[in-house]
Amino acid sequence: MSAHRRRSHRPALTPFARRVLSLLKRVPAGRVVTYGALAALAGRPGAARAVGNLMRVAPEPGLPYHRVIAAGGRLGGYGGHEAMKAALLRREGLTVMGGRVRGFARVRWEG
DNA sequence: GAAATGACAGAGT
DNA sequence: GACTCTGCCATTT
Repeated sequence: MSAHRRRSHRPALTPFARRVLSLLKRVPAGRVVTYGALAALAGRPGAARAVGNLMRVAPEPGLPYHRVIAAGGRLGGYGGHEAMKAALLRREGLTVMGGRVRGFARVRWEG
């Protein structure tokens, strides 16, 4: 196999990563989705942690990474800037208190 | 290819 | 309800 397609010097996304990112694009403002749910929707239930890693790397710009939160409505991480994550979510109309998204069950994106 | 990594989840204290 | 511990997974080293 030769080195065709030398479009970029960046590594290509894995199929799993592409599925997750593709799903994330569909999460509307004012709604949130959990790491675990994204993993499951991507066809890899149980890979919540792997999704977290992907969010940490955030390969593709312009995606609503702040809408991905932890189970039970907990905020989860944001590269050490959780306050910013909360601010972004509030800007979209959500209420964040004590590291939790209020009414999580009602704003959660199901796919 | 084994070991390490970490924006998780769930059960147990 | 806050904390701790254990299991899980894709990716990277």
